[in-house]
This record gives sequence, structure tokens and C-alpha cells, in this order.
Amino acid sequence: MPRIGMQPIRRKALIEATIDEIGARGSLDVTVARIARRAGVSSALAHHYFGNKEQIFLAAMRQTLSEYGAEVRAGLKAARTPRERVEAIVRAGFSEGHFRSAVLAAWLNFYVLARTSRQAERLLVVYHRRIVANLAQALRPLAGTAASDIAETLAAVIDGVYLREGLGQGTPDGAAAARRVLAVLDAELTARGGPGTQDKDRTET
Amino acid sequence: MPRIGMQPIRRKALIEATIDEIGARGSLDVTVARIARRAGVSSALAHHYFGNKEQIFLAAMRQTLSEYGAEVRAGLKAARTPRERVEAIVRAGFSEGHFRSAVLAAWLNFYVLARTSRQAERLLVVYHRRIVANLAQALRPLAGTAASDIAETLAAVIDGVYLREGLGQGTPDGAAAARRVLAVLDAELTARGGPGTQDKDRTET
DNA sequence: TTTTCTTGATTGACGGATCAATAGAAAACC
DNA sequence: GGTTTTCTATTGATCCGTCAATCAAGAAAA
Repeated sequence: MPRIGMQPIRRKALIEATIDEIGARGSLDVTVARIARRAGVSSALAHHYFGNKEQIFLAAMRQTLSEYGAEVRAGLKAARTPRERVEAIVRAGFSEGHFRSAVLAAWLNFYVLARTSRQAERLLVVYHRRIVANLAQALRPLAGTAASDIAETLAAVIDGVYLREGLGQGTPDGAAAARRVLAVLDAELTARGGPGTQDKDRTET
Repeated sequence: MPRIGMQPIRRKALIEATIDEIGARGSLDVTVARIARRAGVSSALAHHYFGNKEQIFLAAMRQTLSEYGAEVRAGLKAARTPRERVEAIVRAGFSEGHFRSAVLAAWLNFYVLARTSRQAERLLVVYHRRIVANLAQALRPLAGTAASDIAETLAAVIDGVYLREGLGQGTPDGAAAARRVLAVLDAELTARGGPGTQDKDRTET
């Protein structure tokens, strides 16, 4: 019984089902049929709305990135000091919403996809640029001309910790992961600015 | 024209072809037939020697890890100071042999595989443990009780920088990558030990 | 003659994509 | 107000391709 205006609802459901399905399986054998079944529709409908499989993946990834971006913006809005701004960006990467097995799997899939799909590659580059730019801007008051360099490093640390913590067995610990990244930040600031010049609130352990 | 003693030769060729093929394509559509063709044999022979596709991948990954291990060991043997030991471990990760597009693709594939295959997961855990242990051991004279923690961080930084630098367009710059990782090391040592307490031979630029 | 090496041919399964067809909603027309 | 047309939504069936894996057989060495 076709009610009209289903398109956005179906698209949303399919996107969500895509991420869930990628998380449920290892991401190798994610079929359109399975995604569709999880969303409660036929595979034909998935093709009807997205065209092909790659577009489904891309849509799912855009959704993930957009949610991440929203979290970053929300965190930045609440932050008062430069330091808090950096922390907000870092913490967003390890929040409940994104530091999950399913999302990690989606990221891996995305990385792989980016090696063959122009669109995926562009999307990835945009994400990379944006996070570095955000970090650099937040870091400028703290690190001056070194901000860009530290931002680049922090971005890499975030990715590395995300990957390692997420791939290790056991539930990923977002708080610990964020702590580790921020410890690197503290070390960089201390080392470059001389001890006692900058931050005072180093997180222990 | 079957000559005897072909087994090790074929296996080696197939393993090499696997990595090359993964690198050539994006790693999504790597088929046994393609690997076999690249190695100059039939797909049936690949199955004959490896049993199934997963075993081919695992063998390729073991090979990659073993080469990496050899490079680390060679570097460690040549190193005289603790600092040089750490540098050797870091540099091995960004050497000509491993910091290539093809190997990066193989790693991604491996990560994905590790989410579904027990054997791959075990292999990955072993690699993770080993690199952290190596780093911690080398760091102990430099950082004392903080060695383990710094080692964990450095391992994550290596992974993150590897991924970012490798995925970005353009030829990956191993030297720059290693420099970035070592900069984190310096920062950590300076911050924890107080400036001037530990290292003196910071690599410039 | 047995063992090792090798492949072409085949199979069974699966997956992405397409298509024709159905069912209701809305709009247009009389 | 009723009828026809048009649109959206939706699916089952199906096509075409691919791929991992198997098999039977051949060719050379031992």
C-alpha cells in the first residue's frame, strides 16, 4: 500500500541498515539484498532509490561523516577556551556515536572504497582536510605557528588510536582513547613551549 | 613440463602476486584467478597449493609481517644506543619495502579480514603485541616506567601516520612520516623527563 | 609405475542489476 | 462526483556475470 513521501524514509532506513549490516558482518560480504532485508524492503527498491551499490555505501558514509561533523560543531559551541576546543574535536571522534564496532567497520570499508572510487576519495580528502583545519584553528592560540604541524600529528594520532583501540578485542574504551590522544597534545605543547609555559592541567596516566 | 621442487617457487610467486594484485586493484575485487594469472599459473594450481582463498591471503600477510620483522631485526642489530633502537623500529615501518601503496592496500585488506577470520585476528594481535613489546623494551632506558605507555602511543602514531600518509594522494613520503612519529617521541620524552634530562640528539627538521 | 606438477573444463552458488507488473494516491478531466 | 490518467511505491522473478572450488586427465620426473 504505497503511501507517498516514502522516499526519505526509505533512504534513511537503508542508510542505517547499511551501517548496521557492515558492522554485523565483517564488511566483506555485505550484499544489497541483506541491507534491503534489514531495512524491511526488497533489494529492487534499494536500487530504485540509490542506483547502485556504491551509491548506497557513499550515502551511508556521508551520513556518518555528517553526524560526526555535527558532534564536532556541538562540542565546539560549548567550548570556552582554546584547550576545550581541541578537546571537543578529539572527544567527538571517540564518542558513543562513532567509536563503535559497526562504524569502525564502515570506516575500513570506506578506506578501501576510496582506493577505487573517485567520489569516495574526494569525500575522504574533504574529511581529512576539515579535521586538520579544525584542529589547527583551535590550536593557534595555544601553539602559534606550530599549530598546523601539531594539528597534522594529532589527526594522525586520532586515526591510529581509533584503529588500534577499535580493532583490539574487547569493548573499545573511548575515554581512554581520548586521554591518550590528549596526552600527546600535552606533550607536544610542553615540549615546544617549554615546561610551565602553557597548559597546567595535564591529564594523568 | 613439470619439474619437481616447484612447490616453494609457486607458493612464493603466488604470495608476491597476491600483494601486487591487491595493490593494483583496490583490494575489493581480488580474485584467485587474477592472482594466479599474475603469477603465471592457473587458478587451480593456486587452490592446489593453498587450499582456499583465505589461506592465500594469510600467507601473503605472514610474508609481509615476516619481512617487516626482518627489517626491524636488522635495524636493531645495527643500533648502538637505545634511541637508535627506537628509531630503527619506527623507520622500519616506513621503509621502501613496506611504505608502498600495494602494501597499504594489503594491510587494509588484512584489517578487514581480521574481523571475520580467527587466524587473521590472531596474526594481527601477535603483530600488535610484538611491535609494542619491541618499542617498550627499547624505550625502557629512556623512559623507565613510562616506557610501556609511550610504546602504546607510538604504535598508534605509527599506524595513524602510515594510514594518513599512505591514503593521501601523491607518493607517500617515508622519511617525513618517520620524522613525524619521532617528533612525538621527542615531545613525550621531553615532557615526561623534563627538558634536558634525557635525549640530546634530537633529529633536526 | 608411482608421484609430482599442472591445467582446461566444469560446477554450484551467489550477487548486482533490471524489468514487468501490481497497488494505491493524487491529479486532471468531464 | 465520478472517471480516467498519471504518478509513486514496491516487489518477485530473472538475467547475466563472476568466482571459488572441484575434478579428471595429461605430462614429466623418479
